[in-house]
Amino acid sequence: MSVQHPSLRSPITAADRVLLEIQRAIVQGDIAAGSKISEPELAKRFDLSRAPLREALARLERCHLIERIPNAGARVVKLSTQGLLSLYQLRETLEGLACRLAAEHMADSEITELRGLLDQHLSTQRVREGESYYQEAGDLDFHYRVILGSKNAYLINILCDELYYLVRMYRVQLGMNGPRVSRAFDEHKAILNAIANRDGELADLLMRRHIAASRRNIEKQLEQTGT
Amino acid sequence: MSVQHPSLRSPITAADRVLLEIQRAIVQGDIAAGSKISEPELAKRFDLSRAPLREALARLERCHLIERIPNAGARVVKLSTQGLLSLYQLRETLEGLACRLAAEHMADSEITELRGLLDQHLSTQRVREGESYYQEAGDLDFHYRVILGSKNAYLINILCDELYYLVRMYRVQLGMNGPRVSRAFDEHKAILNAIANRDGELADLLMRRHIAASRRNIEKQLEQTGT
DNA sequence: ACTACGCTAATTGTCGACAATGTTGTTGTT
DNA sequence: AACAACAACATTGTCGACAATTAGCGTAGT
Repeated sequence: MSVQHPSLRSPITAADRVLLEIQRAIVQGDIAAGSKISEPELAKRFDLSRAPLREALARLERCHLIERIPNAGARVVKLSTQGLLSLYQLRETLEGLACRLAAEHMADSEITELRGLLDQHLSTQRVREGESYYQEAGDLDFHYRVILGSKNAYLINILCDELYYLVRMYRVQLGMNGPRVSRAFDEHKAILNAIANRDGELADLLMRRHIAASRRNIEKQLEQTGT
Repeated sequence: MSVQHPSLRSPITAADRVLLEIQRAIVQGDIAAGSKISEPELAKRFDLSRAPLREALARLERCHLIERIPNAGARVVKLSTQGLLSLYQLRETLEGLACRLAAEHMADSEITELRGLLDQHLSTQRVREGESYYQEAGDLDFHYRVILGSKNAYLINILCDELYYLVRMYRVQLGMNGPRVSRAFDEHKAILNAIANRDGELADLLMRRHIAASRRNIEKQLEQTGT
């Protein structure tokens, strides 16, 4: 059982490359949510055969970006309040577990690196006040490392491979930027401290709160935009 | 977002059929754990082309029964104490969450049905004392229904599609029968009561304990057999 | 006018062959 | 004898075409 998961291996095959492209296109909304996916059309658009394309579609289904019906075709997922709620319910629990395990299993060197990453985020934040891209990338990077620190291959796979892009899709398409930036950094700091103190229970709690807060923030923004 | 997940749809395509066959073969150990998988060989064995076979392999990778390396091939997963620990860590948390959600979202009719199922298990147990097959099927069926009761599509997908067969593989190949049968039924009953009382917190706790006990039971059996 | 049926067209599933990559056995050198 | 480079082989990745199924549409019937 390898801890190194598929997303980290550089794209080797044509299927890998087209997967990354379509993934990005869906997350960014270039391929509209809910729209039907035509295999021949995409094959022509990316200039390859349907074989690697279908391989890519299978993986897109795996990370919940598309839904396939046998003999009927594939559609890009539709975002919904219900779906977002389900997703964040899961993240709360799973990343909480990841934190607890990280507190137990992360090497001291990894913790040191993570602290360095946070410091870097803080200085970046000061300079790039309000620019959401850095915040998002930084936030995801922090979560990413904690998850990897759990050393649980299945957990890593679920969070980093299967749910990661869906989370990004919700964030991007709902236009997450908001004033939650600085508070999120503080929360990250607190989580890291709990991990460094090897206090798994606290780390779990703090992470669950952190994600719950993030969820409420998105929900608020969602009702502002209109249901 | 459909709550009905892929495993429940009847096998339509050739890829679906061969998927079920290979799945069963791997879970049962007919295809040895850790052994290399040859696409041409399997294609010949099941008398179909490599295209649907590769589709099936992609799904087998999704439920962690095989591991693929680009341009190198696929291997059946190797069972390990570490892997079992990781798997049950995850199940503890996830099925705990499923229980909590089930206590919130299950319809009264579903709860009534589930109670009927448990009664049926009890009478079956009295008749078929010690036969592990019924116990396993019944246990999985109970868990299955609770998970479906959570009404969280992502959670259902992960537990029923992605981890389900791996759990079965560990159980089957480690020869789970043991004297835990009657106790498991009592625990199921307690969990159901908590759900019926809409006490999500207790249901969560009881399910986590139930799975932890199951894990310890397997671990014990594992060291008896020899590491 | 609306529904039911059948047909056409497009899409998905499957196939066999070719190209590219890994693997293995051999050979030559140090 | 051990190691490295090479070559032959096997396996995986990709392609284009065909078969099977479905969706859309027009027509006929009530």
